[in-house]
Amino acid sequence: MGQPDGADETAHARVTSYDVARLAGVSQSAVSRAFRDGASISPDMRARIQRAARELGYAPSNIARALITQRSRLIGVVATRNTARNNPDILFHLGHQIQEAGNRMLVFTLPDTDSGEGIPDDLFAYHVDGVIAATSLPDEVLAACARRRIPVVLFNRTGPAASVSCDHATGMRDLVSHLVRSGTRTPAFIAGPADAPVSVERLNGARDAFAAHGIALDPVVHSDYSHEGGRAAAAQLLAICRPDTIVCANDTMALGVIDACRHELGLRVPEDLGVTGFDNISQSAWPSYALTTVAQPFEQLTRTAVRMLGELVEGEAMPRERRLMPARLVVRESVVGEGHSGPEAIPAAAQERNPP
Amino acid sequence: MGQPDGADETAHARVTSYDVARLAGVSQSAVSRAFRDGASISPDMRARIQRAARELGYAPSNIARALITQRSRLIGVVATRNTARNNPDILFHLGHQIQEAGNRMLVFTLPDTDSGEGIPDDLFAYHVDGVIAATSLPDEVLAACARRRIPVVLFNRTGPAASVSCDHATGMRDLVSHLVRSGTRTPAFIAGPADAPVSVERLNGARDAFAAHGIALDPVVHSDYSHEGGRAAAAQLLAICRPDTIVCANDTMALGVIDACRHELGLRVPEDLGVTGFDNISQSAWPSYALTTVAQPFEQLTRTAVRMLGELVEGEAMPRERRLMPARLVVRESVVGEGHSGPEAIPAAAQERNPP
DNA sequence: GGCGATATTGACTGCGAATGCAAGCGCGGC
DNA sequence: GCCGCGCTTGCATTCGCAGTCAATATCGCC
Repeated sequence: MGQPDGADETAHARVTSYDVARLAGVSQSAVSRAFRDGASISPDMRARIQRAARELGYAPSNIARALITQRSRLIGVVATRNTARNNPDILFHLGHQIQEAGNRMLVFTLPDTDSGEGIPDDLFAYHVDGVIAATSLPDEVLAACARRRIPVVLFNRTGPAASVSCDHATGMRDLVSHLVRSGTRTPAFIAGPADAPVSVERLNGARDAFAAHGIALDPVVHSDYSHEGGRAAAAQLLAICRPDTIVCANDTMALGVIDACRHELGLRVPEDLGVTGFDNISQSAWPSYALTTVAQPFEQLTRTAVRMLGELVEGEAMPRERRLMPARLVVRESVVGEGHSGPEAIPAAAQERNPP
Repeated sequence: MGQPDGADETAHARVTSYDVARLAGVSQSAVSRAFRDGASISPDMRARIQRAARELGYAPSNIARALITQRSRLIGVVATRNTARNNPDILFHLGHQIQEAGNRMLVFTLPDTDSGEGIPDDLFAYHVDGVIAATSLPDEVLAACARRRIPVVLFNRTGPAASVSCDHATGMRDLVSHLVRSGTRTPAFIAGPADAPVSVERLNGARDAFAAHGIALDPVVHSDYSHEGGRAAAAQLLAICRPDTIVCANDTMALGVIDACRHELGLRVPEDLGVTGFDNISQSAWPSYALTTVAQPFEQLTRTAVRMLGELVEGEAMPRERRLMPARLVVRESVVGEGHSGPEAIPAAAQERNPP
């Protein structure tokens, strides 16, 4: 321990490659090469340098490295609060998988109202190698990224950039098929915010799927993706009509609907009213709800997004590729089963593999 | 691509301060000063430069800036999956407040099993100005940060570093007082993982508080903070004894306990058995559960952590300051009320300000 | 034993911005 | 009218590392 060295240098600001070089008796270039895979360096020199580096606690600076290589190994992830709330796993999975690829996740959180205009400057300031957008980015922002050659992958939305999405429409179709087989004839819909692309896809998917069966989806009310929003929408909706099933644009609202029915409106679910969601959040599996829903393959989605972005950074992928990942119907007990009624419906496993 | 080079330079890799300087007819230093508050520069020169910068879409590089100023404006946040799952708002709030202070959040996600040994090198590689640890970091990691003069704020745990925590023990004491007043005499406890500091604090807090009333907390079983874990622990526990109240170390397990009671064990909550949680997650307020719990002031906690870290970075705060923020009892209907019984217990507002 | 080929190594420059220093400028006071 | 002061501005240097180029060491082969 201690630096007997020249004067009293105990508080050296930062250990640099020069420090390691001096200790190991080699040049700075050698130290640099010792930390770069595939660099031209002999095994024993590398070993010697790494021993010295360990002694000093040296780690190469990604900042300096970024400056010279033009690769920061930083991935910008843009998300709103809703992203974090609606499925906390998304951020975790993204972070984890970005790390596995040897990069780091730089999070840009937007208030739900902010459109993200101010984002790009910050993105550029940190030289992010790529961006994953889990919220809608204005086209100008995407254009600015394109101009800077910063690849962008949109997550669960489309736009003038590559994207990875869950196939909400097909998922909705599977769900609707199940509902129609189970007897649904007068469905209503509780959508998310009118400007949320995911909600729009799910709504259109449901409307089209019901239409294919000659059934109208009506009424459609908009809410805000929250439990309280679902509760309020249910109260509003059930005050004016009596659908046999309420299809919700996400699970959280569906759970709110169920709570409203049971605790405020005196309706039984599923006997008096079927309720479905979308997302398969963990709460939906809880026995108090047993929500029939559609699962997004989050891990697969995030993994694909990260991989695709990596390929774009390396210049290996098409810049506008659109990937759709299949959703999966999860049948539980919040709608009456086919030809059955009540909670003892067909077990989930028997349903999940049905062709549409 | 092809580099027509020479003439056609539309695709300049990156806009630098030199480009702006050339366009504005000034020196690079001037450009630098135009983007630094308080720098010595005349108003009209700054205006001219900013006009040129806007024209070119220039933003100063934080990477280069970090190299010379030794300030990256990056805050490392270390979290596990549990952090993300148990309260998704933590990450969002942290990110948001870090941004408000003009910094960015660099997320280090650990698998729940990883102890974080590999973290420090990455932390140093990115020159983070400070670290917020929402998971337990090994002492060697903290020591390594201290050696590098990287301030660390521990979130909801203590250790050889500054910390911001919720006062779990006092919160538990308030909860226990409420329980005892409500008639609890034979409480049991479902703890989190035995090595989770937060769980230990809550367990000890509960045990001490009951002991002060001459009541033994027994049995105590350990689980994993999950809904399923709570369900299983309840089944296990109720197979061997019949407590009048089950106190859980977090809300998620408490909700699992309630579901187990109602859907598997044929017990009514709160009539046959009281159940309490800790955290006040959003689901606890849902009418299906109406969980009596203790709220952590998350926004306040994260705000304090970010502020304290900022002060440490600026050298203004004490390096080992420990801040405790008060928890707040939230009385709902998962335990029978004082002198009452059943769901029509005393409204929450009447309870929340009682002295212990 | 000599030659070229190959593998290592070191000196040096530059990534993009910040900043100490000195020069330039305008202005007031004598 | 000249000197000096304060405000701006430009020059040159620096942060830590990667990669280019040239120099040297090592080796195989004839």
